[in-house]
Amino acid sequence: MNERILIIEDELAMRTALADLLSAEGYRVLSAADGERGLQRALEEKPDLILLDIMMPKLDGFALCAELRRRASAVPVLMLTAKGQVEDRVAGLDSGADDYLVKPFSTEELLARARALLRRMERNSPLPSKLKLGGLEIDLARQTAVRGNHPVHLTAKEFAMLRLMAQAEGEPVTREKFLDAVWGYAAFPTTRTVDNHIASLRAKLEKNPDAPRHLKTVHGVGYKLEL
Amino acid sequence: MNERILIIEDELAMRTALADLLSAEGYRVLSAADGERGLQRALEEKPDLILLDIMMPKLDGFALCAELRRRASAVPVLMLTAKGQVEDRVAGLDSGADDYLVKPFSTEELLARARALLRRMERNSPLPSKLKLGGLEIDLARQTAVRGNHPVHLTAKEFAMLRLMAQAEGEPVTREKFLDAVWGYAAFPTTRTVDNHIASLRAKLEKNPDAPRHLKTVHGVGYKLEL
DNA sequence: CCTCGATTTTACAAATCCATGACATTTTGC
DNA sequence: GCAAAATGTCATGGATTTGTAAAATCGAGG
Repeated sequence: MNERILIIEDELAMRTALADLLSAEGYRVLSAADGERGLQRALEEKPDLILLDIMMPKLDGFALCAELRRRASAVPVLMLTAKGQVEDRVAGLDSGADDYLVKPFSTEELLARARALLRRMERNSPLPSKLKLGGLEIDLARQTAVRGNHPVHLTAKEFAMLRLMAQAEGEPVTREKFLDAVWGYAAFPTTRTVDNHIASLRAKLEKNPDAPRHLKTVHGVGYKLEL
Repeated sequence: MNERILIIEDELAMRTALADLLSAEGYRVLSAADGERGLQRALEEKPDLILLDIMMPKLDGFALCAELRRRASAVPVLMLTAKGQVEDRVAGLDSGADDYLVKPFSTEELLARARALLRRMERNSPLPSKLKLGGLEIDLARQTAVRGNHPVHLTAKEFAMLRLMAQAEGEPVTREKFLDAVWGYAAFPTTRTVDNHIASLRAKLEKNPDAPRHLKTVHGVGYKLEL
């Protein structure tokens, strides 16, 4: 037990906040203030999980992550993307990150994701990065989808929502959680916004959107994904 | 066990309700009726968790929380924000709160968040997430139920009630406890409402609802679940 | 500044769930 | 066994939640 988590983050305040939080949870915390040293520590110390900021001096999060993967390190990486860098998620997931969190995020959300990644690692079951839902093949990392050999266009938010539901492994995701995880808590669209995105997702991936077979609604709770 | 929780809340009714609830759960409860006294007690008594109302005389929740952090207190803070003060979420987490709850909330949710914030080191008994009753398989986490291979539909309230009874591990659950835990303090349905939900649960999960084998009534007390 | 697509809001209809109270039935205490 | 209290049951109106289309807003390019 006592998993070791490496924090790679240049901002001192954020770094110490994360360190305090995680050590209070009983994790062992390592940290690095820039990309180069982060990569070095990651390779030397083989932590169980890396929290990786994107914007950093010397070596940014993408490059670091890509380099890690190139060297065949399988350590799970949770990327921290600032608001406004939302589109960077694509690059982040493409470079081999396992999950991302939009800053600012609630500590509970961070802990939940960290636990999820650690749990997966223990069970040695990789994150789902490709989904097949009713004839539609979805690549979450590359953010592409095809039906047969016709590409289907999904928006960034739609991919993000799908991803969250896929990670929930069939458990319902509340609207609040969608907002927290996909939008970041600093943005507060109406919860009805979530419903609209669900509707457009259904229009795209369900053969019969009126009787959804995969994107189920859980009345009074939220939505869930059934494979 | 026996963690100490400080409630900082100016409304007497809410304060005593929270105090009762938490002490019934076995926590030791401290409380303060305004921000100044709250801050003072927080610093002097070093509680394990603080429940912090935002709107308060003298010193509001944000200021209090920020001051706590400035003085290097790492005590977890769970903010209670009234509905409609959505923007307060931002300020709350910015000022160093760890999580927030939007009023009105169910006690079940409050307790869950509180437990989450109080160190998870004690891997407290993981809640049973799957039940088999009669021929019915119930997945509390996914909120699904199947009999054979026919899905059976249970509502959110029904799942919540089942979950509560499952947690009670065969002990009877009173109607008041149902109302508190499932409905929350802001709703006051008749206790007869509970009976109705029990009835519909029985209709769904008992082979012979007239002679329930799992969802037993304990006359004069409440209901209990027998596996 | 303009345009186009993505996102969010808004409004209303539809689906679903819930609360209530009257009445029937069962249990309890005596 | 009897009366009182507790529980079971059911219909119904109403409240809440969700689906969805259309309008408004936003934002990146041009």
